[in-house]
Amino acid sequence: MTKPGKATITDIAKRVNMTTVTVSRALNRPEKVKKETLDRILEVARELNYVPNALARNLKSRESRLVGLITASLDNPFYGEIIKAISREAKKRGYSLLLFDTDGSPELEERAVDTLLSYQVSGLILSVVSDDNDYHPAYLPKLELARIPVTQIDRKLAKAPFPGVYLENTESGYQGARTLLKQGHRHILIVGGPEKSNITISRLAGIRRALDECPEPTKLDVLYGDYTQTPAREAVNAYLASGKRPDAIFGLNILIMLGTLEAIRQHGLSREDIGLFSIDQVPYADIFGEPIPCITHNTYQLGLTAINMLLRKIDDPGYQPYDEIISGELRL
Amino acid sequence: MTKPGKATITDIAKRVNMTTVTVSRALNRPEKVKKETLDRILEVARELNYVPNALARNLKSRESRLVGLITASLDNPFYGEIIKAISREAKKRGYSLLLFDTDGSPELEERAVDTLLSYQVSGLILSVVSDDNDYHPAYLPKLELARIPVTQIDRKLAKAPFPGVYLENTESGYQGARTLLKQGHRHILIVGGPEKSNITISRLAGIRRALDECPEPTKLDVLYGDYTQTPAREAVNAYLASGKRPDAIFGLNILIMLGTLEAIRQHGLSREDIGLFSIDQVPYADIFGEPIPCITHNTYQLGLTAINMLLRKIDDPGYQPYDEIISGELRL
DNA sequence: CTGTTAGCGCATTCAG
DNA sequence: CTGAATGCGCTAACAG
Repeated sequence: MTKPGKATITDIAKRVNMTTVTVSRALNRPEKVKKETLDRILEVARELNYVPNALARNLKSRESRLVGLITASLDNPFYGEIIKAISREAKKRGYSLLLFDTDGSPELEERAVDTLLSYQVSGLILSVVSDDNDYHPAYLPKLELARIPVTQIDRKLAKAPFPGVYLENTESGYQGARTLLKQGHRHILIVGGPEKSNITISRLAGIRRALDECPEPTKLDVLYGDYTQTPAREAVNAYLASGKRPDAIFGLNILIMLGTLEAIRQHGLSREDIGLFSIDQVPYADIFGEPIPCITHNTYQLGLTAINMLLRKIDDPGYQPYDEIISGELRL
Repeated sequence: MTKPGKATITDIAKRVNMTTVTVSRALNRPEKVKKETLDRILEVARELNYVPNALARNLKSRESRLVGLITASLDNPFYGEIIKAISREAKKRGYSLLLFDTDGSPELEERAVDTLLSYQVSGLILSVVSDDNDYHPAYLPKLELARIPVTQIDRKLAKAPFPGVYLENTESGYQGARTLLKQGHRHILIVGGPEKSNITISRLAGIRRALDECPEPTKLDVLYGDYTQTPAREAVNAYLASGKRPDAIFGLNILIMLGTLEAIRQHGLSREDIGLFSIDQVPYADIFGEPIPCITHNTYQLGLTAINMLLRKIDDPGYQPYDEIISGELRL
């Protein structure tokens, strides 16, 4: 009955003995078409299982109703709510989501940007593989020239002109360290991300400030990693294997804290032996009756802020967004 | 320097005094263009920050290099690895991912299908909001007529002609129940999904078979829900509040088990008081030293199988995929 | 209310 | 090796 390929407005036009223009009108501005014609066209459209071709429409209108999302790892629990928020809000506003997981690879990140640009995305949310000061992705000039709205998330590119939504890192470090000090811990092990990551640097700065304020002598050890679980576990394992025993361990993100917990277990240490603190809440810890003191962030809000910033800038190119900071909340 | 809009092959053509045809060739079949011309074109292309317009290209070629993914909830941990696998493999094969979260809403699911069709996706991976026998989405005929490859995941549509990758549900139920019986539990509470969900029905069938095989008298209670955490928690809470005390609780998926754990805690019950079993592994349980016996599935493999099935069918329309079953593994 | 013309950016004939 | 012509599906002007 139906043609092999998909039906186009041309097919409909033929069937109703009209031109494509009228069909197009009927579909987009129903009020500008005579009722009978309209009905007839809609009827045939449904008969033919007509689905508008977004590619053609977008080619013409020069906007794709597509939003790109680039993230360094889809399965990082930190991003769960963020993606959910972005997806929901984008959909609500008529945008679809083109998703890229760079797996932490700068090459894939570059390819993702290229691909997104080629699809003429209306805007792009970017959480970059690295926030080191010396990470200068080659695609940056290209992205700027593309003149499409870009919103960064969590990790801030050293010198990119794009606004973003970030966490309150220094303060979180400060609060975390204070909490541990207040609990009486004096020898603290920090397990962080890359040494040159600005997030890690900021959090450490906050931590150091808290220690400086402490009247008693304190000791700080720092382990660097890459914000993922396995390296964190291995680093802590090695540290503990060397016989060192801090009073407390402060993991700078969820995955790091998970790796840390693994290491602690492997060394037969219990939660009573060692204080813990993490930035962002380890999922389900409460459910297992092992709540870990932490700074939580409303990540859904973060995602929402980012997508709203982006969509607003898409709607109004004159809008000049500024960075937004999501502040954390101490959770003991 | 550069024009406001993005550069097109026409811009490049003008700059090098050639036609778009040659430019297009240079970009796609470099070997069919004189070396000098080629170099010149590539040089100008880079100067102009040229990015091919995928919309135009795809409109012409009638294929989008886009794969759609529809899932009922992005933040369900069960889907984490699945999405990762799909994303990775798709990217590797030159496809990009258009992602939709239906939030459990049939309406959003229908809209997602429409949108995906309009973007001329090359194929579509579908995890439907409901696998009840009487869920017959209105979009089904449309989707069939679209003649694009579709692969289902986890939840199987009652009568849709699309192949899929599913879990071994009856067997998992059987193994789970046997495990609990072997541990001496005789009064078992099942917390499942919707009463009419085929997955729940199959798992229950396996469970009942195990109980039937038990020589001693057993008791089975069943609570239905919707595969998410809150309803599960509330159902179990109400159940426990009524004073009933099963020997063990068998949660039919991760979120259900999490809700169950919450309820147990709220009632001051400990892990010693009650046996537990879940289908799919509750994330991080081991890390918290509270491993929960379960049937695990290699969900990465599931995702990989699904995307490979899809891509193969895209490449070879003659290929007739059959359903694949991912079997579980008992983990005590 | 409906049609004509034209073009979005690209790539595929078919000639030269 | 390069170009002229054509059309993918859709829609904005501008008629009529």
